[in-house]
Amino acid sequence: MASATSTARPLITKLQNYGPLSSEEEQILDGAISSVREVEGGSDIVLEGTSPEHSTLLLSGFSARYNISMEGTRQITALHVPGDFVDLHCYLLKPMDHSIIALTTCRVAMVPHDVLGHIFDTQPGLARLLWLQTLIDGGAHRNWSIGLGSLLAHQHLAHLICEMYLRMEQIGRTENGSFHVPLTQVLLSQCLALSSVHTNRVVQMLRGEKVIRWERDVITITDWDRLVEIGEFDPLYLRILRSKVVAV
Amino acid sequence: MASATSTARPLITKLQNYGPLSSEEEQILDGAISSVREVEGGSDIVLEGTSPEHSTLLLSGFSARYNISMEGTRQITALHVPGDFVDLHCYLLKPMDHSIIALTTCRVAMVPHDVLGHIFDTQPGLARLLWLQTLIDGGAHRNWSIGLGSLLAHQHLAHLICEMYLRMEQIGRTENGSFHVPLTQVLLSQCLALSSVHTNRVVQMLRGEKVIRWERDVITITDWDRLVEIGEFDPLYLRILRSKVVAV
DNA sequence: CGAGTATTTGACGAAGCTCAATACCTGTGG
DNA sequence: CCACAGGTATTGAGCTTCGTCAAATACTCG
Repeated sequence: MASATSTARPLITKLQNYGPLSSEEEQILDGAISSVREVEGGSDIVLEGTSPEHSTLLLSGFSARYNISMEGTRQITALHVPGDFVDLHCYLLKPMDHSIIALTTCRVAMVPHDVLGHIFDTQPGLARLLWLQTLIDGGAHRNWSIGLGSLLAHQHLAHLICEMYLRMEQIGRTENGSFHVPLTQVLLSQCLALSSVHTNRVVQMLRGEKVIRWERDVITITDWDRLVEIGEFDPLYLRILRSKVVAV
Repeated sequence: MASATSTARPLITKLQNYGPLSSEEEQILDGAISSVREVEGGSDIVLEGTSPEHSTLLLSGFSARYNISMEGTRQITALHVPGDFVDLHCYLLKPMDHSIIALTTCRVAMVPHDVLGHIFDTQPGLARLLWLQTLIDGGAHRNWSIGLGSLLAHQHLAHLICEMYLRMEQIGRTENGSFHVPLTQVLLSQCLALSSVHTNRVVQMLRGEKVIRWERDVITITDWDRLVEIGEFDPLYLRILRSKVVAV
């Protein structure tokens, strides 16, 4: 099957979690990609203030949404894994009110907005699935606020690790409770809105409690139940339908 | 014109900010409402964990999205003003991962999900405008995270007041820099993720700086420029196209 | 090996929380 | 009309979490 090796495969696989796709729909998604480019880690995929004429699908690598405050500090508001349509919202929402940075080398696919418009007008099934993705993003954002607002630093870290684990599991990137994280402690501190010093201390706290191991860029969860408890983690907002770890 | 007094008027007015509506589209929106009910202040409009068969349009009054943490504290993640489609996302995102409470007595209109589905399949123009509303919500959520993460308490309060002022202005509910707020300091503290004691202190800080007055349930902004500066407020994320106060 | 980056540690300071008490405000019943 | 109850706002004092500054240690890659 040609579609098994299609460029849009990471997105198709993700969408199929939420509804069946006809092979015609798969072809349409695949045909929607105008080009693929590589972005090196550390550089921006989309810049605040710009009005792109295409949306960006993350094929491989990791990226983050962020804003820079007046004092120059960076607040990350979301992390993205392969299969995420990182700026689908900018189809209707221009100019961008935040930037997206590649955390590692990323392969990204561009989908022109006029093609999205055509899909939207003629393919209500696909349109619904795409809308759903942005709604799930919205839920993730609400949850991000909850973490920032009502969890202590070590709880928030535990929560974030739970979230990343499930999202990595969904795309088949976990192995025996461990997964690859592309985050330095500085970037992590920009997710959690902590100083990097305090971030280091809460990482060590979870290590000391023997809940996680974190070596190099690999996190291993050694006590899932306790991690969930510490982070007050409820996976509903991720809308992941199949998981080995959680019953949904 | 009958449509001038239609039930869906607050929504229609809002949508017209983002694109023209044909009179047929207006009629469709109006006809989408299956019933109108009144919810008394303090009670929930939608409850976490439920899977409503309709979405709720706020016709009058104020409401808030919130989650309750394990310790029982409430984190508010968004405020809603008349014209907001408070749970449009639950058309595709069930069950609800948060609740919505009426802050004051609210008149709300119910729009059945099967009607939304029909609109979505047959009215791409309307569908796009509705999608856009959920995308704007998403941007508001990102901004809420930024406020929680990277602003000091008094800055965050200033930011929230700026936001509410512009949203109230958009629906014609401001007068000489003042507007009605349905928030007690306890509720405000649940927006800002502060204790009510500290919330009181930052309210007094802004009063002391003569940037705002806040008497009973009326806020008067006496120094807009300084309030914007303190809150590091950039209104782009609200996607308000006309305002007397800000140039967009 | 050396330079640059990431992590770790300590000491001290600031922002915000908790507890507790007091004042205020509004509606209710006697 | 007054007393009272229940919520709301305000204030003070001591404490916790987290931030800042500064330095030291590890790790990575050429």
